[in-house]
Amino acid sequence: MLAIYDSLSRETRPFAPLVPGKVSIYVCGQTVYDAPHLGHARKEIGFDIVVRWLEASGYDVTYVRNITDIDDKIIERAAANGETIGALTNRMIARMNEDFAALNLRVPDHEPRATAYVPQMIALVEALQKEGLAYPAGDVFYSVRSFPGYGKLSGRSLDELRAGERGVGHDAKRDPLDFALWKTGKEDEPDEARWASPWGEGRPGWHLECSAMAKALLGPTLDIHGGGPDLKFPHHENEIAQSEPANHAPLARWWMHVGQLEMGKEKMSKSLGNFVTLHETIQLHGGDVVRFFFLRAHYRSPISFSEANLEDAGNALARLQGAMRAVAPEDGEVDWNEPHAADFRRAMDEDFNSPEAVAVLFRLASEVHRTGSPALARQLHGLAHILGIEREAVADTANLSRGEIEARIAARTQARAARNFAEADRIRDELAAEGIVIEDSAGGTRWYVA
RNA sequence: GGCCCGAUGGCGGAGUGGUUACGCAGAGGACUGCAAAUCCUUGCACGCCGGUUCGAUUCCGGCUCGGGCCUCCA
Repeated sequence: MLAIYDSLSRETRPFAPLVPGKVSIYVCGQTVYDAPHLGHARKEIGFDIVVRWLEASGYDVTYVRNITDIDDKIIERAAANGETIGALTNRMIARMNEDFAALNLRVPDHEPRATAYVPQMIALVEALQKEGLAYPAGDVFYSVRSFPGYGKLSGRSLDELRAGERGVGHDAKRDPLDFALWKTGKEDEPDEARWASPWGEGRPGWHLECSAMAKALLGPTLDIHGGGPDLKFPHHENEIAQSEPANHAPLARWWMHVGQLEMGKEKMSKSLGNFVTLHETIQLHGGDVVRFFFLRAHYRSPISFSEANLEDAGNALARLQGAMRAVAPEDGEVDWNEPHAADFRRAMDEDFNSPEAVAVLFRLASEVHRTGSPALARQLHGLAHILGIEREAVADTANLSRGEIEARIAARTQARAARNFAEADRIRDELAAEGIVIEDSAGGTRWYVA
């Protein structure tokens, strides 16, 4: 029985979707003004595992991850680069897709772009005006004092939030915590950044986008709403403030937030400038290692990034994938009655305890090596597949066919039998140059593509 | 200042009121022409002080230290 921690109620509750058998999940995605960094990968892999496990558990999942393609930073960056907003955002989306594919992320069912949902956003502001929660004052603002539930997600009262406030008010706001629902365009901004609205030409506020897209694609109440740890306040708090009074329904049954990624002892973030791009880390260590690096820790725990930790993860993953090499089943049918699989399920059902699930995989790998059991190898492969760390299908190398490789190995075996080790090693080196690794064992010589 | 979270062996990282997490790295051994892989053995732990308990790393209180949020940020 799956139980999920809800960061609004701060408790782990047995999971039950609104519609039996179907799960709707909305995760806040990228603002595409720059390439993803490792913190984004942390969040993506966290929710990737959520979706994969829900699907493995038999749920029909609709996974939505938005793309914010209009925003102050995008406008600034495009202007600085001397390119159009569309050119910048398309370029960044392409880079994001490339990196995410390397991480073996499940592709969302919908990836709405904010710019495609402006009419819905305008309608939402109008609804909030009717509820007395929005007021125009140059921009259109949300009146936080008018919504009694404000602060419930972050667990703070308005006064507590105000206590630490650091100046820089906006004169027109009724309360310093009021936030923009609709931003009136400035004269020097391009047409690409302006839409007609009852309040004049302009663009939607960031928080508004998610509220509108989530409702348009998944309805007023989501089973799961997820995002990065730093979105809890104010972004998700504001989403609640917008959606719940407008829809007269709770926005999400479960709120999920991943733990943060740290550089040394600090949070990795754009604003601190201490981020590492996802792309360079994938280049250096491989997408599967990056994925495994995150799976070794629980999704809600903070994780420290370091090259040493990545290398460590790479060594560990090599052991698992080595065990999967023994048998290469086409697809991993898992026998859930088998004890390892049952342990795996128990771990994942406890709020997606991937470290525990990975430990099960290691125990299984040892069994596979000890016993050589094809059935256990299949289990290992099948369970690893759920976590997205299965070994990739081994293709023949470009230069040598399978037959040629095996012929050379046979020649080497003969040379070894004749104790002509110079020749045997020459053949081994020759194959290694083609990326083929040879392992001798009691049962004969095995090879694989590195 | 307010709100919140964490503190586990060399490193990463689960978990539990009383039995091995798991992995990496290290040490010893087996196998091997060598290499690689694998197997076996092995050392290393629960921040500090109190309390509850027959017994606490695991529950309660205090403390110290670290981190996050309160401002755009996954």
